[in-house]
Amino acid sequence: MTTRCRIAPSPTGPLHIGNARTALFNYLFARRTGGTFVLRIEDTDVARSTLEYERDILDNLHWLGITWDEGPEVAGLPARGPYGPYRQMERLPRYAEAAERLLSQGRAYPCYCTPEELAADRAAQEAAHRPPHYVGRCAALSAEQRRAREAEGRRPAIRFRVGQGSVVFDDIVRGRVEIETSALGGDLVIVRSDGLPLYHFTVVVDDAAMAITHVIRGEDHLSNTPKHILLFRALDADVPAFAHLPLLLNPDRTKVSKRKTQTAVADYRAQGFIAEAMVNYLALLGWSSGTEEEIFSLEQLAERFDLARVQSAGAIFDRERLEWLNGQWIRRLSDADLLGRLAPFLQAELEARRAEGRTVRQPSEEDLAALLPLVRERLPRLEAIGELAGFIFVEEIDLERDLLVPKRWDAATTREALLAVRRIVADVGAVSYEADELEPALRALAEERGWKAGDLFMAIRVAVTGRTAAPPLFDTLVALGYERTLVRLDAAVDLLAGAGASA
RNA sequence: GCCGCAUUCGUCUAGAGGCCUAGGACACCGCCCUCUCAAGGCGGAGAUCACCGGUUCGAAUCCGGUAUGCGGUACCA
Repeated sequence: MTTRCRIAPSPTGPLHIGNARTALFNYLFARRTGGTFVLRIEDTDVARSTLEYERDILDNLHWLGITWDEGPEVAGLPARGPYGPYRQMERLPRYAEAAERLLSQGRAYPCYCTPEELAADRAAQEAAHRPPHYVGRCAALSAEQRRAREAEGRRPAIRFRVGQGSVVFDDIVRGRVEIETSALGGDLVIVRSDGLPLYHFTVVVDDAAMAITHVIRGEDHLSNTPKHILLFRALDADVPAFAHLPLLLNPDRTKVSKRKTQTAVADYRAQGFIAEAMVNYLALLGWSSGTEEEIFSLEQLAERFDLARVQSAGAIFDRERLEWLNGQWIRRLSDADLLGRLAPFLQAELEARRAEGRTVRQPSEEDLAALLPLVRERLPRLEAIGELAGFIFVEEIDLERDLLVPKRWDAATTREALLAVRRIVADVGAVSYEADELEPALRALAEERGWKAGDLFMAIRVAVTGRTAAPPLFDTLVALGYERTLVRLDAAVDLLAGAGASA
C-alpha cells in the first residue's frame, strides 16, 4: 500500500513554525516511505481566511523546500493530483452530499437550537459542575416538530450522532488511546446553520475522499480524534493511521503563540535565517536520529526520518539553537550561493543608510568576492551583513572619540600613532596595497615605538570601521581600499585634533 | 469541572531491565589559538532520570497511584 499524507493549513494567518514543522514531518514521511504528500487548503473559516495568508503559507513552504505532490493551482500553475479540488471552499458540494447521506441514514439530524438556548445549557451545566454537553433537544424531533420549527424560519445546523461506547486507536507516536464517547460533548455540529461545514467534518470527508492513509498532525488534535474516527466509520471510509506530534511550546511551556514567540516563518526568513537551518532545526524539535549527528539537510532527513522516533513530550522553541544551526549552515554554503543570499540583505542595509542621507557606494562583484571570506564565519544570520560590512560601502562612518582611543592609551598617543600609520599606509599603498605588505610594516611600527601591536591595531580598526569588533584588520583595510583608508585615517586624526598640543 | 497526553541537565535530546558513577548538542564559565569579533580546539559546571509504592537478583527503562504541566472540551481551525 502506498502511503498518502497531507498538510492542511488554514489561511487565517501567515505560515506558522508549528504548521511548518507539521508540514515538514509529513513531507519527510512521504519521501521516506515513497508516498504522496498532499496540500489541502482549509479555508472554510471565511471570516478569517485571506488570499494573502494563503500566498504566504505556500510561498514559505516552497522556500523551506517542502514541495507537495498534489495540491491546488497556485501562481498560474494548474492544480496537480486526481483528488481535486484542493481548496475546501471549492468542495462544498461534497460536504453537502456527505451530510445528506448521514442525514438520510439517521446518523445525523437537523438541530434548531438557538445560540441562546445552547449558551443557557452550557451555563446550567457549568453551574452544576457538569461538563459541557449537548443536551440532545433536537435529537429525536418528529417530522412535524421539524416542520414547525422550519415554519418559524429557523435554519437548522446539522448534528452528528456520537453514539455510545468508546473509541480506541493506536497512535503511532503515543500508542493506544481510548476515549469514551460520553466525553465528546454530545452530538457534534458538522454543518452550521448558514450551510457551511465545520472543520471536524470537512477534514474527515476530505481525508476519506483523498484516500489519506496517515494523518500526521499536532497533539492538539488528539482529543478530537475519536470524533473523526466515528465520522470515518459513519461515512463508511477506511480509518487512517494517526500520528500526533508533540506541540511546539513558548518558553513558559504553553502552546507556542505569537505573543510569546516569533511564529511567522516569513519573519525568520526576513531576519536572515536560511531555509536549511530552519528545516534542520524544526526536524530536531520532536525527532532525533538516534545518533549524535545533528546537522542534516532536507535530503538527509528524508533518508532517516522515522515516525517511531518522534518524541511525545512538547518542545520549547529555542531561538539560540536555531541561530547556532544557522551559522553552521551559512558556513557550509558555497561562495556563489552565499553571495546570492546575502545580496538582498546588503542592499537593504545600503538603502537604509542612503535614506539617512549618507553616501553609499554600490558594491562591485570584486568587492563582494573580497568580502566573503571576511564575513562568512561571522554571520549568525544573513541580516548581520549590514552591521558587519556596511562600513565598507557607506562613506560616512560614525566615529566616537572615546572608542578611538585604546584603553591603555591617551588621545595624544592615538593621534600620533594614526599619523604614523597614515604615512606607512601611504607608502605601502603606493607600491602594493596588500595585507601581506601592510601587516609587517605596521607591526614594525609598533615595535619601534614600543606599542603593543594589539593597541595600535585597535586604534586603526576603530578609525577605519567605527567599531571595536570587525573582521581581521589587514584584510579589512584591503577590502576598504587604499584611498578610503587614508581618508578615514585623516578623519580620525582630525577628530583627535588638539590632543597633540596638550600631551 | 470532565476527558486525554506528557514528565531525563536552563533548553533540544540519547536512553527500549544490567553497557548509566545517565551520553551528545545549544546556552553558560575557563583555557588554548589570536590584531578585535567570530570560528575552531580543549576542559568545566549543570539531571537525587517529577514524587511515592510495586514487580525484579537488578529499573531512567515495566506496573499502579499521586503531583504538576499542557492540550481538548465552539454553529474556530
